[in-house]
Amino acid sequence: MNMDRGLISVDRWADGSQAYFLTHLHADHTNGLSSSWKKGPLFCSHITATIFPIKFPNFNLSLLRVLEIGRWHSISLVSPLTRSETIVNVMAIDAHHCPGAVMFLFRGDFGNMLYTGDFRWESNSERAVIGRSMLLGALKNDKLDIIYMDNTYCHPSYTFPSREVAAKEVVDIIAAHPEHDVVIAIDTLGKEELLLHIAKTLDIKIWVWPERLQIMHLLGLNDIFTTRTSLTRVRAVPRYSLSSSTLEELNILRPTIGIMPSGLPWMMEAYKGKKATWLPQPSQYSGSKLSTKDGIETNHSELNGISSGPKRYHQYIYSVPYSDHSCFSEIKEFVSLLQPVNLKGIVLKSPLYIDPLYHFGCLLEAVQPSERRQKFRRIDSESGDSVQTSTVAGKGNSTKNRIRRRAHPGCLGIRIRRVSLLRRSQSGAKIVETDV
DNA sequence: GCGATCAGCT
DNA sequence: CACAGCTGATCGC
Repeated sequence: MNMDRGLISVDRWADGSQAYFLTHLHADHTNGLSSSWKKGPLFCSHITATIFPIKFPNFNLSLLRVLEIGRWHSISLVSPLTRSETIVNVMAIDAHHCPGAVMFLFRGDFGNMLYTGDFRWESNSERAVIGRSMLLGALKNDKLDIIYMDNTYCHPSYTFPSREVAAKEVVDIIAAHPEHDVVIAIDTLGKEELLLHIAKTLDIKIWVWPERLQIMHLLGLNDIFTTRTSLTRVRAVPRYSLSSSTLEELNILRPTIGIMPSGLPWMMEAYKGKKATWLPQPSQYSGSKLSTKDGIETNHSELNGISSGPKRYHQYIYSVPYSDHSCFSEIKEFVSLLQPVNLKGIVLKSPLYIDPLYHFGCLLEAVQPSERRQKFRRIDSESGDSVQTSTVAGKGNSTKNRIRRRAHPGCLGIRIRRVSLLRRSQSGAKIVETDV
């Protein structure tokens, strides 16, 4: 521990680093950050800096450093090893996740490192094309030593269409219920483009709660959203407030449907078995043909995917596969494009969690394992478990270890069973130099 | 009273 | 189980 003095932290807010980086303002990336936090300079995108005071009132804004997207920035730090000045170069790149979300590409004595944060890689969207050329242009012919990657849906069973296609499905559902009120579940940040598409296509305003309207205004969205319910039949509501019971109560007053836009299906309550009356039923929308980026017509509802087309899980609730995270094929495309020397997931807990190396090890740059750079180590909080070894005292089991060691065969399409692993301690990374 | 952590819920 | 939260309880300072 005392040998390792920190250089930089990404989405981690503990002591010991000289520069801190925030990918985006979702709560699972700001654990440990607070209004009184002042451990060092905090680098983020312009949009994140704009919204920041809403999330952390009274924060000392002089700590914020805005990184222009697509431009290299030089940061002078002190090398923990030589105690002399060392330069870290960083570029922020649009992550297409939620407003302000960026990836960070780092360049330093430690090599080239990409920390994606949460991201969606829709290769056919214009923004993704820009991001792709930005990444490749920044790397030139250099190799990427490591990617810390959003592995939320890093399993072949996660298939869903582009957000553009999913947004059309939402519009279809609303248009098919012309006499209904509609409530759409959203979080404090994200899915704005879905709401804009609905508003534009159906020529209606959308109600949001007052705090959310403030965020919309900070994002420059001033005309579409309202806090007056009388102006529209479509309301965006906090996700935790949309449930079977709230929909049943709303339907006493007016006919109302709920829409859950998510890469995961809306079936939490079904799992809990509270009520048996809402077995998943194919709706009139579930058989729609969806076009993949390969141009192949795929009926998503027939794939074994957990999330395919829209589904009605409840008398009043539709689940639509609108996701701000990449699906499995997009993650695969991303890794194939960049072919890093090493690859680690940043989400440690998920029902289908598997080390990304299991699926993508064969896509990495061919380097002998002994040559793999050991400069990067991810230190996972006080529990002391690192992603590399993933040994957790008292929690280890042979299944986990066997699967983890057999990283490469996954590329052959071998199915492995579900493994629940670590608790999600956090999802950030701390970079230390540990050269011998 | 404040921050951190956790349980429970959606 | 979960996407990304919210609320409330508890503990230490």
